[in-house]
Amino acid sequence: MKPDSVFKKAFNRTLQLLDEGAVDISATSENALRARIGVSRTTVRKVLGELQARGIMRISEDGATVGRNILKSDYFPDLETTSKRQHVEEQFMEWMLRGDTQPGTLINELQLARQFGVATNGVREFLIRFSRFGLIEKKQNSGWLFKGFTEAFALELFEIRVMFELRSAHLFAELPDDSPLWGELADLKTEHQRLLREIGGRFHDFSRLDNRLHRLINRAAPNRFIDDFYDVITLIFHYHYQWNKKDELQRNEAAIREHLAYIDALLSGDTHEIERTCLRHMTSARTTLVRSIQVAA
Amino acid sequence: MKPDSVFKKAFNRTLQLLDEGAVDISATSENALRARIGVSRTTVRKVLGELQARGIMRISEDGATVGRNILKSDYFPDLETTSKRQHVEEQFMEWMLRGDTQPGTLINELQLARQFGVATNGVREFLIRFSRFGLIEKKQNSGWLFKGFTEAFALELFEIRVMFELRSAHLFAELPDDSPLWGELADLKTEHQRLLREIGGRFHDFSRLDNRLHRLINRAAPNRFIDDFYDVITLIFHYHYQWNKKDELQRNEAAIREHLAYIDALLSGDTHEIERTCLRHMTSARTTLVRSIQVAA
DNA sequence: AAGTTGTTTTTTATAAGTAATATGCAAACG
DNA sequence: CGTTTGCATATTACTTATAAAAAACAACTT
Repeated sequence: MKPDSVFKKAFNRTLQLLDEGAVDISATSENALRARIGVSRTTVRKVLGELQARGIMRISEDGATVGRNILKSDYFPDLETTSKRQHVEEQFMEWMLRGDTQPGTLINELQLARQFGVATNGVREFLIRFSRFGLIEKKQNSGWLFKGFTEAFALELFEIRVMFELRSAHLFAELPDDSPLWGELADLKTEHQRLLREIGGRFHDFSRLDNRLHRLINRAAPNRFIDDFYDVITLIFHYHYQWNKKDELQRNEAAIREHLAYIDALLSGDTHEIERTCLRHMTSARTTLVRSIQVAA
Repeated sequence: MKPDSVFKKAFNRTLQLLDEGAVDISATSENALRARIGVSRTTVRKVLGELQARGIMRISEDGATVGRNILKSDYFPDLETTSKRQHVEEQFMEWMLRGDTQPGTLINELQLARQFGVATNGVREFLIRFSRFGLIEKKQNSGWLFKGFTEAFALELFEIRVMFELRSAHLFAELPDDSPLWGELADLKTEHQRLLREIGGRFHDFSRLDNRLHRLINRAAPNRFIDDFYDVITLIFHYHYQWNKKDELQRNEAAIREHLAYIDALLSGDTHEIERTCLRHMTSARTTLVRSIQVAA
């Protein structure tokens, strides 16, 4: 059976839009709402049906009207609005990075499936998807080998990352003056500066900015393999930093400054300076990752 | 139900070993045979059981003896000795590269499953595995988009390949004199020279040599992401060249000469020359791939 | 005509089930 | 005692089944 997490998420999103006054229930067609939420009309209709059933929306001859105010309890819990796939990912990452799973451990699909409360199929699909991250390896007609979230992994990851980043940075510098990416880079600079000023309160926002900067640089000359590789980085950082809170404020503040130097170098077009600032940022990012692995071990 | 392709392959392999006289049935333990074939003892026992049932092997008080000669008809057909997974891969590659599947085509799991004679799950697992090749892309809660085996794909592939190859070649040149890889490189040179002399008869053997050379070079400084990327190259070339026979002899001969120049450069340690010969080989490989894509289109 | 809604058909995301294979344990053998 | 075999159990590689969601079709509005 397929879960109805898509519906529940769409339902919550619709409630939110209604609550914010962003959509007018009497003047919004199914199709418009569909486009807004990014879901099929079938699901939109199910949402509208539920809204009526709960009395939040009422249909009369003149069309739809608001039935009653939206309560907090109308929202489905977050857990029910995400797919099994997402749950498997989160639980696996937790099992791998936070549990004391040792390098060399054999991964058992059946056992993980029971542990995570899903069918073996879901675990298997996840592992196949996850295998490209270089942390696990399939054994023929047997399970998977966990190679370990080790220093070697971090070093290999960064060797590639540095190659790709330098390549993209150089290509970025060669963009024509009228490229819209320059404007985006300038905007990012401003956002970095603002975050630096407000660093105390919202230093968590850094990782989103980090992602945006590096993806912007990659966009100078798109290459699907580089993009895919960046997905690896994103996932690793997402989970790893989520659980590594040590010195987070200082680390992020330092990284923002490195970013700003890097951005300035890009804006200046000075090839040497670009390389220098890029490498400095890469090196410190690598050090941070390696150090946190060592601490965990 | 799980297919018994592992058993059938093991059975065929055992017949072959017996026929070659490589194993002595009366003096080989289950465990020794297991290690030899690379399969579990459970399967080995099934094989031995089948050998007895067919009268190929006989068990008496003194132990096992040969019952009768092995016939060609004793072997299981090849098709039954490979997993469904392998079949799906082959059929999908054929569908993608040989059929006139257009870029932008939406891939339908159900339809492919019916076409290939497997359950949808098998197709899905294959597609997940295949997605890292950069040719397809998942659409949320919908099918997969075939992005096309296009010139853009080939160029992006080769941009990365060149980066990785140059990196590995330089590191290879820096290997200490006593590294065993130097000997392997010298052996490969000899094999290239022999193949060049016998090129008329066995030019198909080139692709295996190609693979060995590049993987050897990567071994100078292993990086799992580079290895994984080389899997992409291997698969693409395997299928693409399997069906692109035009000028195959000339192409392979030229490539062998390029390899020899590249190997000599590596042996000489001349950094400039390494770069030059490496780039020349990469460029011509890229040209070949791009041209064959254009022909197909 | 173009957009809107109602209905039917197709496809996906997941679960459950099953024979083949791998793994683990114990008895028997040398 | 270390190796071989017999047997029981666990795990994998699949197939089949099903509700949710998407897509396609058709009728109905402006």
